[in-house]
Formats: sequence, C-alpha cells, structure tokens
Amino acid sequence: MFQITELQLDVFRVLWAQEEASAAEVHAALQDDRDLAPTTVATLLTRLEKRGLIEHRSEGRRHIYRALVSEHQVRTEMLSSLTDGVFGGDVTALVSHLLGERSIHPDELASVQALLNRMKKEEEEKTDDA
Amino acid sequence: MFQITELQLDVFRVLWAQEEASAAEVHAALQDDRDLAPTTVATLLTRLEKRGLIEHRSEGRRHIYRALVSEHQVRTEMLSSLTDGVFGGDVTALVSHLLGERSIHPDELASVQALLNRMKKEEEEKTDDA
DNA sequence: CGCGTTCAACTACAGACGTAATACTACGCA
DNA sequence: TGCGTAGTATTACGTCTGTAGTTGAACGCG
Repeated sequence: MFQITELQLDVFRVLWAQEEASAAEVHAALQDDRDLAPTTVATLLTRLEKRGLIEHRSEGRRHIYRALVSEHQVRTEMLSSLTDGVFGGDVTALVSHLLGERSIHPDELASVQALLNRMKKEEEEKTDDA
Repeated sequence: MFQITELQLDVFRVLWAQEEASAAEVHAALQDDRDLAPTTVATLLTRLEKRGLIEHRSEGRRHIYRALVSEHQVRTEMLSSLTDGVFGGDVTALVSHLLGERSIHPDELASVQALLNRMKKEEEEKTDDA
C-alpha cells in the first residue's frame, strides 16, 4: 500500500508548489518548518526517487526534481487508505465522524451541504439520462 | 504524531472486537487475514504495550491484552492527521474530494445529507440558546 | 593553473517495523 | 518427580526512515 510520511509530504508540498526544484531549493523551502541539513534533504529526494515518486533531470551538475504523483493522487490514495483501513470502507461513517468530531464552523457545514446538493443534482441528471 | 500501521490496526481490530484477548487469541483471530507465527503476534503485542497503546494483566502465565485507545480515538487521530497533513485542515476540501473521487452510491449521498441536516439543526438550536 | 566552494554520491547510525527462531519457564500429566 | 507442552522473553535480521557526516567531482575565481 502506498504510504507517505509527514516529512515526505513536506517535500512533496514544495514540489507541488513550484513544479520543479533543485535540492537546494527544496531545502530552502523547508527551512521555515524543518531545520534540516542540506544533505538530509538530498537523501530524502534520492530515496523518493528510488521509490519512483519523483524524478529529476540534470541541469549542469544540479539535479532538478519534479513530483511524479500529484497532490490529487496522494489525497485520493491516502483517503482511500484511511476509509478502508479505519472506517471499513464506510464513507458515511467517515464523514459523520469528521463532522461530529471537529467542531465544525457553520460555514463549513453549509459549504459541505451545498456540495452535497450539487452532487445530488448531478446524480439525478445521470440517472435521468440512463 | 500518533501513527499506526496497517498490521497494528489489525491487532487493534481484534482487541476492539473482543475487549480482551490473549496473545494466542489475537493470533487466532488474525489467522484468516495474516499468516503470522504466534511469536510474531506476541512481539507485536509487546511493542504496542511498550508504546502505551495496549496493556495486559496476567492470568496465570497468560497475558490478557486490552486496548488503551478506542477505535473512536484512533479514527479521530488519523482523520485529524490526514485533514491537517494532506488537506491543509480544510474539512470541506476533504469531504469534497471524498465524494468526488469514489463513486458514491446515491444511498450514501442521501445518508450523508441526512446527517448534515441533523447537524445543521443542532447547530441552529445551539445558536438559538445563546 | 590551483584552490575554495558547491553539489551530489556514498556511508553511517539509531529507532521502528515485519517477521520469526530460540531460549527460558512454569504447569500439568504420567 | 521428570518431561512434554504452552506460553512468555530474548535475540535476530532485513528494511525503511530520519538525520547527517564524509568523500569525491566539477566549476568558477583569482
């Protein structure tokens, strides 16, 4: 199963944010949150590349890295993993838990509700077509 | 941050399902899904105990284990972790992604919607009180 | 041309995890 | 009371991760 750690996610966030980045740039971008040695970041990138999650092209002697998985993919993957692994695949249970647990702002509630309505309409249209 | 692996989750599922279980019982319960040696399961339990996530009492020379974290807690923790880590804390984005990605059964959609309505009503009542 | 600087590659090491063999211990039966 | 057995504790080992030092190579300045 596809798993990614917090730290690796941080790296990806940088890559997603700027499409391409050298090791030094990634290191710089992470500097605020994580005080890592430049070599540490290089190691992370190398390992992620070995796992096939990122790739690099060489520009002179610099390596310019690029994510091979999109944020969307990662979100999908991790959500799916969580849904199946912890909520027995029950999406409703997950949403229920989510909304019940964190004190949700009414705005969020409304926003989700609007989303639901939109989806329901789509669903109905699809059904009408069929 | 609180992290749990797939295998550890399997162990917890057993403990949650039957409140208390000896190592042998956990091993038996896992047998269907995972073909692990009894000693392997014992190791897992020992490690989880060292991490403070389960505990045991001794019954004769048998160890009877018990989860110290509830399924609810784990769900909360992992959902929270995912929400913050991968969706920037944006619950709406998470729900949106969830509903958009997996082809949701209309039933589920309705179920979530019903839940939403219930929550909204609660919210309004709370606001009325204040 | 030589030297410092900049990168990347290689090596290192501790902690967690998956997996399990082996060692030790106590209980019950013969 | 000695032995097999059940069950725990100890030890083991490869892998991944977080973290980084060391080494090696190339580039540019003086």
